[in-house]
Amino acid sequence: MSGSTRGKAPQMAIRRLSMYYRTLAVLREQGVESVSSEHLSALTGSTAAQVRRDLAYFGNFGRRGVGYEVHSLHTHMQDILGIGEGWPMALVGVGNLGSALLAYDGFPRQGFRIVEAFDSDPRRVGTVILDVVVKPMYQIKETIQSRQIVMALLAVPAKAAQAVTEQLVAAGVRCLLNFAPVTLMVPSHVHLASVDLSIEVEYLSYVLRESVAEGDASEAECSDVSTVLSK
Amino acid sequence: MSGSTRGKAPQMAIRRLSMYYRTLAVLREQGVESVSSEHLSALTGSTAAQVRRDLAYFGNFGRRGVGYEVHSLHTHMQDILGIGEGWPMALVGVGNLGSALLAYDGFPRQGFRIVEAFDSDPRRVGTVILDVVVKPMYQIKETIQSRQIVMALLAVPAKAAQAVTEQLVAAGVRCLLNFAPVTLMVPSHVHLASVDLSIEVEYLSYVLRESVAEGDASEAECSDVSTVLSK
DNA sequence: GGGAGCTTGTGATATGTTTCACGTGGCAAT
DNA sequence: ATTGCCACGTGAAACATATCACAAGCTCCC
Repeated sequence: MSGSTRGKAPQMAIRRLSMYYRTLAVLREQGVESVSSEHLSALTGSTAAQVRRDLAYFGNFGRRGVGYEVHSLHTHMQDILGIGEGWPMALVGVGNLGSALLAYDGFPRQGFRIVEAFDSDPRRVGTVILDVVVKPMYQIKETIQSRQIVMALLAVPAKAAQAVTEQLVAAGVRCLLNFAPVTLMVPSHVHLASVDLSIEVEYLSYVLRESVAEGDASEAECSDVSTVLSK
Repeated sequence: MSGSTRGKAPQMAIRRLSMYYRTLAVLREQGVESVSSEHLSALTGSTAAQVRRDLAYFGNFGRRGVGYEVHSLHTHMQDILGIGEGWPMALVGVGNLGSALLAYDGFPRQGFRIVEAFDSDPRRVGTVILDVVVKPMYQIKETIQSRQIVMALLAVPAKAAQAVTEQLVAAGVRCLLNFAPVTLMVPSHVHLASVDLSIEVEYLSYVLRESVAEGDASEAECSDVSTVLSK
């Protein structure tokens, strides 16, 4: 019962934890047993100080003068992020993107699994994709409640997104990952994250335009790290 | 030459601009001619003050006492974000996700178009998806240079991502949107954004776990807006 | 056991972003 | 004109986040 829980971690810190977690998995596979904040920062495009601060939000996982024990830290991150709880997920919208999500191997590898899929198109209902049977929309509530699903992925057209969201919320879903390019309204007890491809592309378009406008004298081949998460 | 360019806009402000831009498109279609910061904030899950501040980074687009003229503001946002330049994009990796990106209608609707696609799998090379012929990897440099492509989407497996990135950078690409769950190293003159599904899901997993752990006394049905962009 | 060398954890500091609050300009109606 | 109201733009305050710098703790070796 050490007195940790120092203040709340910034949202961005949580996202960086995911990167640390993934990097630790790689190190573990490579047989690396110990890692320093310096080393971990180099691998994730962060800074050593930031790594230490991020980890310190949740506890004292390292040993001074030594570093962090890879296996132990990996396990701690897993606990913190709630990975391994094996949250079952539902997918709504089995179009191009939805199908890609069903096939995405990153989810099962991290302990998340899409166990139910729904679509409004009668031609898709009944088809089976990687062991998942596509069900009609009207079965959402019953299925989600009986299987106690709390997370859902939303891959429907923008126009349908809000209506489907309300169905999912009514069915008891607590977390939503939205891929439709719209602003969703959800009750405050429902958590929402959005992946918006247009926003990402437009952001790049902006910085491109800006960098072209400003003096474009950079030719140095300096290898540097930059991610949407860093800085 | 009005004296705007007040300081630099935060990265998040740019991303919110995309949301304003999209919302304005909807308002324009609906025939709405004027919009207030209050109204726009309600539609995008922001606050009125934030909308005003975000817009003020780039100029004085509104009229006091009145609000913003929808059509004019929409056009300004388009210019700021560099939409309409018709940046041609290249896609590398035509698997499940890559195919979904090719079919994603949000890109052409915003003026971005995938004009070239590459894959290392001989079985996919030569296939045609929505008018785009899948080319082999060794043609990346030649094709990108001759077509002067500056933006690329990376939808390859994590293991191949860094190597492909280096090919793209060598070919002259200036912007990269990465979908592989890895930290990429790029020269500092190359702009990088990442869409990482694992991070998003793990973030939700974290907040879910946290909200379950803490007093879960929220039952109020208050409709509230929350997005990854707000707050 | 004690000193050298390393790396964490964390106050203090600096930087960046959001929110507040109000002056300014604009419209409409009397 | 004048009055009343409205909504933007923005300095200043509040807040959040990242960085710095160093004391504390660990290991090794003599």
